[in-house]
Order: sequence, then structure tokens, then C-alpha cells
Amino acid sequence: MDELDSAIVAHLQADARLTNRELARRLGVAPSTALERVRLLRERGVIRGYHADIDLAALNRPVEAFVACRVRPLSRAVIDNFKAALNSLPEVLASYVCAGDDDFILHVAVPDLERLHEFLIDRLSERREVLGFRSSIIFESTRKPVFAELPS
Amino acid sequence: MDELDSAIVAHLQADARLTNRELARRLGVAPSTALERVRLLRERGVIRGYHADIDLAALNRPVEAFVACRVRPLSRAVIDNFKAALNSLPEVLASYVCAGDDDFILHVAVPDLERLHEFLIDRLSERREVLGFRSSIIFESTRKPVFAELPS
DNA sequence: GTCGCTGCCGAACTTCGTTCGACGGCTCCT
DNA sequence: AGGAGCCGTCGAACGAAGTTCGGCAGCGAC
Repeated sequence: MDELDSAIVAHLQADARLTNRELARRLGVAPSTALERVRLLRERGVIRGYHADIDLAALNRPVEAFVACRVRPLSRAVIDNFKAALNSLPEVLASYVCAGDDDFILHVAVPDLERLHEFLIDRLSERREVLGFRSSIIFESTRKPVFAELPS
Repeated sequence: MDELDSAIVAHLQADARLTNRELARRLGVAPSTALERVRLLRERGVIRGYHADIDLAALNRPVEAFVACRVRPLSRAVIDNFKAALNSLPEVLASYVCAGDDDFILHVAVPDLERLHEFLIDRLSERREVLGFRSSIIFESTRKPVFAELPS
């Protein structure tokens, strides 16, 4: 991970469809060099994939929320089982297994508040391992590119 | 947003670097058709961009957490100001303005727990609008593609 | 029925991805 | 200090992909 790698990561994070030639031009290296670097970054797992960023509102899911869950007992079986269950719920965009007040944090997207309520009482409350949960409606979200180095 | 658009969105969400020809082949349409559809999806804002998915551990930031903050007063000025401040903190990957127990939820990534602690006490606690916060260390995270339609 | 519109197609042209042999700098060893 | 081997970079060449554009077919309106 030298400076060139960091620059590649930064550029592809901002625009994953940059042509290799354009990437090389911006870095000031030959296209073949850029290609080889990107290949190595993928091989090493630094770049895990490329994904289109989709507007949830356009997909009729304008309402987003975080749902923080507590589940019991906190055994591996229960955790794995709950994780798998979350995976098959289309409302759930992402799920996080956590330490802290909450055991799971879910990022959900639904068409409206009614569908959120339905999700909470029909999908979560129904499950016996779920002790309780708190919901936070998301008004606005901001994502940033990740930089390789943190300033001290 | 017909079926073809949905299929395009699904494919590009899974792999944003699919060649247009391969995309067209999978959809069973001509490359020029696929290209035009993708162009329209971008123009309409359905596809907002393409981003490389980077392994945070490879960038020396293996420790992730959610930090839920309460700030006061909840005025527009304070909220906008806090949002802007978060934007310039490199530890913060994403920030969310929320309704619920918490006013802000931050997704942070740091090299180690010490840096997390530093962030909390030097960056957050220092700010006068911050009443308090709760942290949840992330053990495991799972993201899923977004499907256009939710089953009823 | 016909006119007009919209979306899809396929060919042509431009640009890009990808491979490969060679060159240059670096390190390590003697 | 000198030489050998290695790693990363380069540039050219070829095959593949992106992009444009004219035309055509299906559909709706009048």
C-alpha cells in the first residue's frame, strides 16, 4: 500500500467506472501499470468489489431507519440464526452484530412508515429471541470516501 | 422503471464494472439498448454513482463502531454545524440525522480501540452541543443488494 | 387506416482493455 | 565496488468494448 495504491483506491471509490486509461492519466503512470496495480489490489482483497449506488426513493423505498435490537440468549446459535433470518428480509439493507447496549443494528428501507411498523411488529417482535428494539428514522444521510491514512 | 430497468439495477449493484456488452447479453437485449437504458437511469438519478468497495482492515482501520449522539439545542443551526464538523472528521465514514432516542448516528472506522476512545473524548465530548453518546462496536457486518419491489 | 412517436436494433467508428517483451533501478551478496 | 537477480514500469500491438447513428417495427391517437 504505497502512495500509488492509495490514490487508486481513492479514485475508484469516487468513481468505480473510471476507465483504466483515465485512471492511469490521473496517476501519471502507464495504463498497463495502473491495470496491474488494480489487479493486485483486487487479489489482495483491498478492493472487494464495485457497486452501483442506487437511489432508494427511486426504488419506492424512501423511508430509512436504524433498528437497534436486543436478543437473548446471546449464544452463537441464536446469533447465527437471527443473522440468517435478517438476510432473508428484504426490508433490511444491512445488519451489524454489535457490542454495547444493542446486539444487532439493522439498516432498513421501506416504502412508508406503515411498512416500517409492519416490519417491526410482524417480523421482529414475532421472533422469540428478540427482547426488544429501538428505531431511529433517518432524515438525512451522508457518506464519505475512506482515506487510507488517519492524521495523528 | 420496468422490468428491464430493475434487472439493470440489480446487475450493476452486484458488479458495477460489468461491461455493457455482458450486461446486454444477460438481459437479452442489444448493447446499444442497454447503454441507453443505463444512461437514462443515471440521468433520472436512479443510479447515483459507482463506488469501489474497500476493505477497511487493509487500510489500517479494522475497528468499526456506531456512535449514537444526542445534541442540544436541536436547532437547524446546531444540526447543520454539527453535520459539517462530522464531515471533516476522517474517522467518520457516514453520518445520519435521525429521529428517535438519538439525534445523530455515526459510522466510524479507526485503527484500534485507543483511537476510538480518543475520537470520542477529544472530538465528540469536546463539542458543547453534544449532550452524550453511546457506542456500539461492530463485530460483523452484512450488506445486501436492494431489490426494487418489496413483497406484500 | 394513417400519422407520429418511442424504443430497439445492428453496423461502423473510436476508444479502451490486456498481454508481453524489454528496459531501468534496487538490493543483496561477494 | 561490482555484478546478478528481481521487481516494477513502460510502450506497442491486438482483440474487445464503448458509443453513435440511421432505420425499422410496434403502438397509440386521431
